[in-house]
Amino acid sequence: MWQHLVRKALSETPELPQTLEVIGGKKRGREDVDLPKQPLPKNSRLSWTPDLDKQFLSAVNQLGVNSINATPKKILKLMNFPDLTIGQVASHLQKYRKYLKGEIKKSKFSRLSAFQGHDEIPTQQQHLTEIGECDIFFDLSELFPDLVDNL
DNA sequence: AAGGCAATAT
DNA sequence: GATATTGCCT
Repeated sequence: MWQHLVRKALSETPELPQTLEVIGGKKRGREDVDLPKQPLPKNSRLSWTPDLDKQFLSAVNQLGVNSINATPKKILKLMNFPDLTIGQVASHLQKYRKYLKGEIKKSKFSRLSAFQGHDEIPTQQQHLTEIGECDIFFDLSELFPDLVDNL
C-alpha cells in the first residue's frame, strides 16, 4: 500500500528526481534519518496516475495511435520515466486500445457526422477529445478499419 | 525479436 | 478493479 503511495507521489511530482526508492528502517530515535535508501519491493504495482497517463497519452499521440507507430518500446522511450517497464507500457497500451474500441462502438456516427457538428451527444469528437488533446480520429480509422467502415 | 490480444493471475 | 503475466498467434 505505502509502496503504491510512494510511486504515486513520485509520479505526481515530475520536477523531483523520480527514483523509485524509499527510506527504510525503524522509526526509533533519529538514527533512521540517514539509513540507506532501499529499492521498493519488486511486487509493488505501478499506479497509472493521471499525470503518468498524460505522459503516456502524449507519447502515443506523438507517435500516432496505430500499432505500427505506437509501439511499447517507442512509447517507453518517449515517456522517459525511470524504472518504467516495457511490459507495463504494453499492458497499459492494450487496455487503452480496448477502451478506444469501446468508444468507437458507442459512437453511432460516421466520420462525416463527427465533423458536421450534429447535436447528438456524446459525439465521437467529444470522446476523442477526452482521450487526448489532439484529433486522432483518422488514426483510429486506420487502427480499426473494420469498426469504422460500417459506421 | 517484437508486438497484439484474450485469458488468466495477482 | 487495476495491473501484471502468460500463451498463442502474426
